[in-house]
Amino acid sequence: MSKQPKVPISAALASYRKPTLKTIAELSGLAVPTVSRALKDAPDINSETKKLVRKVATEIGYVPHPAGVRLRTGRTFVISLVLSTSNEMMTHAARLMAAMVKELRGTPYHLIITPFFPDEDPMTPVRYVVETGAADALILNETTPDDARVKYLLERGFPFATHGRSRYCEQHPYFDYDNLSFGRIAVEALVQKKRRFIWMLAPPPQHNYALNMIEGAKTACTNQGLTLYVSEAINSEQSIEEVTQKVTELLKNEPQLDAFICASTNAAIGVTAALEALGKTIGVDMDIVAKEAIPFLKLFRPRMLIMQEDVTAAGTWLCQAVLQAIEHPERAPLQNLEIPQFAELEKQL
Amino acid sequence: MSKQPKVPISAALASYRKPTLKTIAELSGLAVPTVSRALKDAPDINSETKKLVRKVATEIGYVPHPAGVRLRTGRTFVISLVLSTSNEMMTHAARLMAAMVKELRGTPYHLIITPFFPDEDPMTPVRYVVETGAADALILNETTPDDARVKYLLERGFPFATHGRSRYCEQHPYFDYDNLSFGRIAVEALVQKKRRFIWMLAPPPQHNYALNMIEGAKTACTNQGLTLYVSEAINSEQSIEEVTQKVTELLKNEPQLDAFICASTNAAIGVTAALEALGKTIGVDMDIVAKEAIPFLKLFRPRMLIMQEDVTAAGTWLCQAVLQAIEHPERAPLQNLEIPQFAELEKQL
DNA sequence: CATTTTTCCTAAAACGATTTAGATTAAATC
DNA sequence: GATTTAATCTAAATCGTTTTAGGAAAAATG
Repeated sequence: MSKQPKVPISAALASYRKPTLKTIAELSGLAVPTVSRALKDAPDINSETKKLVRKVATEIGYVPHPAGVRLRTGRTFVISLVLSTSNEMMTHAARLMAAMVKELRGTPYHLIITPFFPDEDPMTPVRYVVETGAADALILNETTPDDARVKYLLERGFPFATHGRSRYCEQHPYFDYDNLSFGRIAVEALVQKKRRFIWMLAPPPQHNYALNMIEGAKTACTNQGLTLYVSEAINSEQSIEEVTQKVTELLKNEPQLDAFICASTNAAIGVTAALEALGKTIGVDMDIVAKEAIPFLKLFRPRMLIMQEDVTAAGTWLCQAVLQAIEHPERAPLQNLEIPQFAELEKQL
Repeated sequence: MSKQPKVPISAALASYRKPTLKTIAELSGLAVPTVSRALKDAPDINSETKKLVRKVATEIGYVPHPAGVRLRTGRTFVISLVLSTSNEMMTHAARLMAAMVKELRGTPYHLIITPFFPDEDPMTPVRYVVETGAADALILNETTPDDARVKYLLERGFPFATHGRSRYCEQHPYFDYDNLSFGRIAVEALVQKKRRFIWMLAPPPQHNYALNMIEGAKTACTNQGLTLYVSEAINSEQSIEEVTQKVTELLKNEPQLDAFICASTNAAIGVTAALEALGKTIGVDMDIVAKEAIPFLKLFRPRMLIMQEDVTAAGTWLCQAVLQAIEHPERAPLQNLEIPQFAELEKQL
C-alpha cells in the first residue's frame, strides 16, 4: 500500500550534489511544496506521502539550506552572545560560552559571538544584529543601569535576555547575582576578622552590578560605623599588572588599610602581588574577600575569602530563556532569576 | 552633469523597511542588476551611474542581505573555529578567539565557534560545515598526527588552517610551536637544577604536539643518562582536582621524583597543590617547568620555570591565513610558521 | 444523478542577490 | 551612408525555501 519512490535513490546519489527539496521531489515524484509541507507535518498532506517523503529525506541525508530558510522566513537559528573584547572575555565569558554551547547541543541553534570593542558604541553590534536579522535572539552581558541596548531591544520587540539587571529588567528575562548581598557579606566577613579599613576594587561604575556591590558594602560599613574606600581609578577590570602597581602606590599613602574586597580574579591576584611585595601575608596582616567565576583563587592563596559566581548556570539559564522567547513569545516571560551564591563565603566565616 | 536620484530619498525612508538592491533601483531609476554591478565596480557600468548608486546606497544605509548573497554565491563571510568543549576551552581557546575577533574587525567576516564534544566524532562538525557551506573557512585546533579532518579538507579543497601540525601539514597553512625544543629545554633546565627524576604531564598522546613534546624530553633525558617518566593516566588535560589527586598518589609510590614538566596551567596548579600538601616547596624540594597560554603561573608560584605560548599571535596569524586562502587561493600557500618562544625559559636558567 | 464538501496535491510568487545573455544606443570604421 | 564596435543598460533565470491560492479527484450529501 505504501507509496514508492519514483526514481531509485542510487541514481540520485551518483552525481553528488547537496540534496535539496527539489532532489526529494524528483525522487518521490511530488512537487517541491508538497515535500516542504510533508516534512513539516502539515495537515493537508496524506500520511502515506509524508512517510515516503521522510524516508527519502533521511535516506539521502537532506538538511534544509539555512540561506533558503533565512531568506524566506527571516529565521537564522543563531543566538548571538554580545561580548566586550576587554579582558573579561578571557575568563568568565569563556565559561558562559561553554555552558551555552552545551545547552544548544541537539537544538538547531548555533552560538555566535558578536564582539564589541571598548572604543566603540555598544549599540553598534546590537543594531547590526537587529537590522540585518543576523540572529534570532541576543544575549547581553554587563548591563548598565540605564542600558540603551535593552531599551532599544524592548522597543523593537526583539527576543533577548540579559546577564545582569537594568532599570528595564522587569520587562524581560535576565540572570543576575545578588551583588548587594555580596557587598554586605564581604564587609561582615572582614569585620568579623577585626578589619576596620576596607578598600573595594569594584567594577567600573557604569555597570549595574558595580553599583549594587558598592551599595551593599557601603551600607554594611555604615552599620558597623566604618567607611568604605572605593575609587574608580583602581577597578576590577584592570589588568593584574595595573592593579598591582596602583595598589602598591595606594598602600604607601594609606598604610592603615587592612582589607580588600576584589570583584574579579585579576583584581585579587593584583592585590596579592602588591601585598606580598611589601612583605604582608594574607590572613595575617591583611584579609582579602574576592569574587570570581572560575574556582581558582582558593588554590592561589587558600586564606583568601572567596565567593563563586556560577557562570555556568547563568549560561544555561540564559540560553533556555532566549529559546523560550523565540519559540513561545506568547508565554509569560520567564521568571526573573536571582541566585545568591554566598553559602561558601558564609561557611568560611 | 551628475545623474540625479529619480525619487527623493525621504520618500523611501518614510515607510521603513530594510533597504535592498530593489530600494536603490527604485530610487535611482535603474534596474536591480545594474545597481548590483555598480556597487561591485564592474567595468561595464558608467562611472556617473556608479557614483549615483554609491551615493544612494550610503545615504539609505544599504547593507547586502547575507542570506541573499549566500544563496546565490555560497559565500557566508563566516570563519569557523572548531573547538573541543573540554576544559581547554576555558583558557587558551578564549585567548585565541579574542585575537581572531580583533583580527577580523573591519573585515566583512564573522567568527563562529563550532564546538565538538569529547564523546562525538571530531569529523562531525567539520563535515557539517563543509557540506552545508556554513562557513567560508575552518580553523582546526589540536591536530592529531594523522588527522582525518585535515585529510578530508585537503581532499575537498576547502579553505582551512590548523593550530598544530600533522602528517599533511606541508600542504596547508598552520601555526605551531616548537614543542620538540620545549621538551628538550625543559629537561635541560631541570638537569641544571640538579634534578634527576623527571615526570612529565603531557597532553593525551593522540595530539600531535604531545608526541613532539615527549620526544624532545625523552631524547634530552637519554642524552643526560636519565629516564623520562610519563604516563597517559596523568595528563595535562585533566582538571586541577584530578591532577592533584593522581600526583599525590604518584608521589607515594615514587618518592624519588624531584621534578615535573607540566604542559598546561591546570596541570601545574594541580601538581603544586599536591606537592604543597605534602609539605614540599617548589624550587627547594622540587622543580616544575610549565607551559601555558595565559601569563599567570609566574604570579601563582614565582619559582616555577615558565614557558609562554603566544596564543594571541597564533589567533592573528591563523585568521590572516584563512582570509588569504579564501580570497587568494591561487597565491602560493602562506609560509608555514613556527615560532619557538623559549627565550624566557632560557633566560631563567 | 447532480451538487457540495473534503482530501490532497500543484502552480506561482516571493525572499535578496548575482550572473548570463541580450538589447539599445552612441561612437567608430570603412 | 552602411556596418561594425564599444559602451551601457535591462530581462530573465537562478540559488532553496515557504506561502498563498487554486485545482482535480474522490467522497459525502441531497
